[in-house]
Amino acid sequence: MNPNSPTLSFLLHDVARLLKKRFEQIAKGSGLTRSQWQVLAYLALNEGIHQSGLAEILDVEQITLGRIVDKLETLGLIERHPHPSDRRIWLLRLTPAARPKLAQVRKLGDIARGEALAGVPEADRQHLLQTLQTIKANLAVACDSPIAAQKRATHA
Amino acid sequence: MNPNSPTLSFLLHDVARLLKKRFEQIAKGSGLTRSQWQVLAYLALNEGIHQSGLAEILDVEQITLGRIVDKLETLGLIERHPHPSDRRIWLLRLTPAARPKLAQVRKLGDIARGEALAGVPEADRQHLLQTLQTIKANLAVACDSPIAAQKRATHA
DNA sequence: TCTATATCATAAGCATGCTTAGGAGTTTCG
DNA sequence: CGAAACTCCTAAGCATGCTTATGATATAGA
Repeated sequence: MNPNSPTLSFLLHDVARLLKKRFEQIAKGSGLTRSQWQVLAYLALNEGIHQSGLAEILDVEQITLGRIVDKLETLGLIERHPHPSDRRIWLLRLTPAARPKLAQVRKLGDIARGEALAGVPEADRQHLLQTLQTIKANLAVACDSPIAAQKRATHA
Repeated sequence: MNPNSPTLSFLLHDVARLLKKRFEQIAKGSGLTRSQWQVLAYLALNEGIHQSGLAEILDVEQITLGRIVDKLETLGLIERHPHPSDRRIWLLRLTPAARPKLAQVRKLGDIARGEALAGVPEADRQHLLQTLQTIKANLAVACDSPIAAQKRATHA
């Protein structure tokens, strides 16, 4: 019905994809991808966490995180330590090499974000952030729920 | 510097990913993924176009589109016709089966979008759409440009 | 003409996402 | 104690994205 309706999902997805593409063009020399950066950034805020916990924070599946951790481990940026009493668990820590790498990549991210947001006033950025947070919260709930009734579509 | 800065890229990406995940949970029975839906939808607006042209409209690489077209062709939703005078080119058309499928999937997309946007007022939705369009346009230009100087990051 | 360049499509290889499945280890409860 | 249920991690397979490279045509220019 709404002429804007069908395009929002496509638009959102396109923006995310292009932002990733641009970041990786810029950060190519760093050897880190956007996802690896995200894992590193969140781990820096939660050192010593185990994989399940970090996957929960990132809202991704364990296996998805596991593979990125594999990669970061071979890159020498993350270490897996055994849990003292639970042998199922790996505790994750940044290596010393990770901090400067993270700082470097953050700067490159700033560049990409600067390009993307050119001409978007500060107020709009705040607004965007807020709306996206609401949507993310909605989706986090929805993804753990059974499929909603058609009703949703009619009055949304 | 800005506390909101580093999270926007992550947030955007998370929202896109969760929206895709939720759509595919809902549309599982349809046999179409989000990307296949998008290709079908844009082809419906541009029947008879060739792959390069459609890839340009979608802002994706030719090879990316090519693989999705392969899939949609085996699903019986798209046909490739040879160009009358240029043997390099395939012209793309929807099959008769594609129209009803598209209508069905659009409804499922409405449901997912309804869930995602619950509690977001109409004005905010419009605003979101506008801001994202600006960002997408910025990124489309940026992705075709050489890496910008660091300056960008400082005054963005 | 005929050679250089450009365009269209595809191939190969990598990184993320997912779903589904399963192995190993813990915990709970009869 | 011992079996059932749960948790943590990993495996396998699929779908998209990308970069880089190649083969087949078409076109432009010397």
